[in-house]
Amino acid sequence: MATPLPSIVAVAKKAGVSVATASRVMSSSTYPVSEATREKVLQAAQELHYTPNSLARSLKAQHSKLLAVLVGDNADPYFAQVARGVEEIANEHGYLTIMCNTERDPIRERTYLNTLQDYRADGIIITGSGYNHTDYTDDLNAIVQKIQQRGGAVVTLSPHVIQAPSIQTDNVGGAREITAYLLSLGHRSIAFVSGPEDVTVSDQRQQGYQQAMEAAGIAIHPTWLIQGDFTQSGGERAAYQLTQLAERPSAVFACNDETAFGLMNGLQQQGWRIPQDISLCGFGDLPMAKMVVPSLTTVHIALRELGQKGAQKILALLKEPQEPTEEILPNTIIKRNSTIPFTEH
Amino acid sequence: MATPLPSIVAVAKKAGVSVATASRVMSSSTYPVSEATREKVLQAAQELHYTPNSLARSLKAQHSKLLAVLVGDNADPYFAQVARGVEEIANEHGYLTIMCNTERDPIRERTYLNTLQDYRADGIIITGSGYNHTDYTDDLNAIVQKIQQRGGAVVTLSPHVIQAPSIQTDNVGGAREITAYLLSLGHRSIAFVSGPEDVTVSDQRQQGYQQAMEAAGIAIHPTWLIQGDFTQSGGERAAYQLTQLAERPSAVFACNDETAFGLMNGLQQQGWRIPQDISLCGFGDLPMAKMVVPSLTTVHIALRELGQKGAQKILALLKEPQEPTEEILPNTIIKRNSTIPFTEH
DNA sequence: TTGTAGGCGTTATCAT
DNA sequence: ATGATAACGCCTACAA
Repeated sequence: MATPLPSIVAVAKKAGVSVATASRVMSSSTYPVSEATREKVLQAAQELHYTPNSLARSLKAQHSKLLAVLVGDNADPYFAQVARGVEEIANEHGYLTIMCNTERDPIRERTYLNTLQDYRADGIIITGSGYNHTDYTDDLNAIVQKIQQRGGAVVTLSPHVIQAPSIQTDNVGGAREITAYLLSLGHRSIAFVSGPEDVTVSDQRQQGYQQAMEAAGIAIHPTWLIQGDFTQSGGERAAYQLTQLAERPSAVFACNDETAFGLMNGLQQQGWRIPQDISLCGFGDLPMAKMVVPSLTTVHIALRELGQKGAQKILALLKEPQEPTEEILPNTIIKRNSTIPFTEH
Repeated sequence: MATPLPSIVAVAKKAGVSVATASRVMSSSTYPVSEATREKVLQAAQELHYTPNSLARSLKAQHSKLLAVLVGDNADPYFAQVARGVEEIANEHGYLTIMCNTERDPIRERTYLNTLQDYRADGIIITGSGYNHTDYTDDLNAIVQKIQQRGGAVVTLSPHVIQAPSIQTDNVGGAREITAYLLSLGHRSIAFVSGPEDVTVSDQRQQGYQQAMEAAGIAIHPTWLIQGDFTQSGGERAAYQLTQLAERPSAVFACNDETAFGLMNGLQQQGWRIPQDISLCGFGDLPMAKMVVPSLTTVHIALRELGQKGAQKILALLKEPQEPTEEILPNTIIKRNSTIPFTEH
């Protein structure tokens, strides 16, 4: 049933040459081979439907041409875009892309990292930020170090306990700017809905929010800080909390778009009109952001580009290892219809 | 700089045993090894931070534990969900998932299939339907055959020129049902916006639409058939065409949700109200479908489950090859607010 | 229970 | 220009 593929030995035999010669023409090495023999080998390979075995090649060459991307969930539009960018560059350069869903679980991250090490993946891109602190910090860094030692490259695309070269969007800056935008519209009571506790990106965006508020000389009322979890249902729960407040804020800043969508749904179901009753903005600018009604004011992140840059960084690292660097990419505020100037009512 | 990882030889040496013994304990084979030596080996492996080389293991074992999923675009929510299901099952069973974006281009499909063959991928799941006919049909089937011959498994999750076991959602039936639903609401002039020309899923859904119309004894006016391309912007162009018609249909059925979203945008921008001026429905039930305003009536496909079933099928095929089968999964109509009963006006 | 040796498919080194 | 051979890291008959 399962008939094994012909090896280069078969090709050599059929062409009447040595395996060395056959290998030289098949691997398109620069080694000189006479035109006549080259033809013979090519011919034989053709007839045999020869397919080089990348596994064997990788074993010998000590690199796999395998590139992995660790994401929280590849079905989340945020990660999907990033992964797309990674695959694009990987494919252009003859690398295969392995997709790993970690669900932000450090244990799953560790398991995948180990497996990837087993497969001798040349590069690993980690996104889907981790927590500020976890019991697995040392574990994770140990395995990353081993990967780097054997010549593999690791890059993170979001703040993470893992110490590796990193490329990130400007979370603090973006949050600061969009908060400043709300302030410029006259809002002074601005709520913030965070992500899961201790998740680094959420914390960074909260910092930006706080910086802007502080700069405007506004004390943040404790009730303005609401916990979410990056999901729509988390946003809906936050909406409920908002509506229970004695004094309603005039604006809310959700730390990511999904949360904002949940807020939008939840608030509207409670009879609040957006933006008339409350202005709303998010962070990320998912494709959905311009489809919802009202369209969402948010911080645009060039997600696909982020993935591309990550992959390019890996490729560069593979060529010549360099000191860990951190690159911060700018982002831009997209003003849409979910925010309007503050009015008394 | 790049220091190679210790091999099993190093472990054996350190433990003072033969490589065979070391291998036996590391590969957790059933072969009997005394408890004492097992300990020694484990100890040595631990100290050396030994990591088995999956590449070498795969080469020897003649299977890679690599599973690939070919999609049109992993950032498309439709494919993203399917891929998620695949990765889930793959991971559970110790397989790694390779993500391949084909952009529905047969040439890219072919290239990826070849590369995957080179890597001796154990299983390949193809989704992102192909065209009804392409110059590459033979090419594609030839390589698929080779993959199967060497023991690899291939499964398609949408109609495709590639001949392989297949699991699909009921495109014809779903389209027939949702069209029947529109008819039951009293609509008689129903437009259909297709996907790209010659793409099989689109054709199947059009068939379902035609069947329902025929069963209702309604002749389809040529102007009701509008060409789209599965994208939002295609939907917007279709919207423009619709508004140019002398007699406006009272309902439109878009062959996928993305197209429906585009129609929604486009029509609303032309001042048409949905569903008052025209009822609208889609196919797929993407997460966005319930977020847009009005929420979209559509055919729900269990996308993630489709991916899971595809992966499970691969696993089954790997255990024991069987004759190509075609499994059709049912889907259900989700009635939301983008459709209302027909009224004169 | 343990060890020896050959082979999985390539490529690179060293001869010829 | 071509060929023989070792080696990449692992597993598994086959022996002991």
